[in-house]
Amino acid sequence: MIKPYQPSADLFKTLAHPARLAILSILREGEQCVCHIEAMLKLRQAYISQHLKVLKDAGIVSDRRDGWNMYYRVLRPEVFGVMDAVFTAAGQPEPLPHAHARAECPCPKCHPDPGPVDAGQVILLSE
Amino acid sequence: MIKPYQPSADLFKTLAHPARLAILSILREGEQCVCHIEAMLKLRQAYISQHLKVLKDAGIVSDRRDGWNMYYRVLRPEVFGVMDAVFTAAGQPEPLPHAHARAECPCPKCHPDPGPVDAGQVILLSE
DNA sequence: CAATGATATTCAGAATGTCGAATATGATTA
DNA sequence: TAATCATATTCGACATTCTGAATATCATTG
Repeated sequence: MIKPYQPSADLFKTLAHPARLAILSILREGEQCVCHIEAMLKLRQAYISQHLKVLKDAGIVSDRRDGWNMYYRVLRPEVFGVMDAVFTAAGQPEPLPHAHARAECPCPKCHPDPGPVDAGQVILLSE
Repeated sequence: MIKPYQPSADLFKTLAHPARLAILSILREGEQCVCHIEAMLKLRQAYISQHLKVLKDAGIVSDRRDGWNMYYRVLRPEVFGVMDAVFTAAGQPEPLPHAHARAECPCPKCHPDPGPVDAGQVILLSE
């Protein structure tokens, strides 16, 4: 019988897009706003929003508004297990290093340009 | 960037069909002929053949002819890791028990009807 | 309430996937 | 080589997905 495999196949289908994998990979480090994802992936905002909707409809992520921004987070961390397994199977052992933490994020919206940073300068991040 | 995720997304896409998951689940127990899969899943032969082609084109399975029959086997056992992860994530912990070994397989082609089996009867299987 | 910033939705054409029906292929046996 | 068995391929209708363009929504600020 085939029907019992439907839920798993549906989950695979949701994950079967490079943009969605990249988004989840970013969300792996915690809640992020859309503009952050936009800056990281250099994809159009509407495009990202569409993929976020797919992930949300699948129950994989949830959103939360804070002022102007919508913050997305992963609801089902088990998907990371699936992703790790596929990275291994596809011969891509490491999920790809994301060159950043919030501090190094080049997102022009998340970090309104503070000008060039001097060597030795101490930056205090609000947490 | 998104491109590095393409291979993983492609693998997900290949796995994103209940029939293909069911087929792989059967092949997990070792090489099997098409007629066996046909009998187990009660799906049309041409339909199964189409899905086997998808799996073969993806490099997940390989085929081998032996007389009349084509035997399929899994080339990349890592896919089972991916499947197990998705079963867990989809809340389907066990891959579904397959009611069989070759001995109990109801496949009418693999096991040309030997008639009813008496209690206590010893069946010798060629290996 | 008007303007603005962040994000979401709708629309449409192209591309791709699904799956049944019919038919083809290729090995084997008579 | 003709018949048969197991399996593969092709065709076609239909559904779904992808993705860019345009536009809408919604909270915030002035």
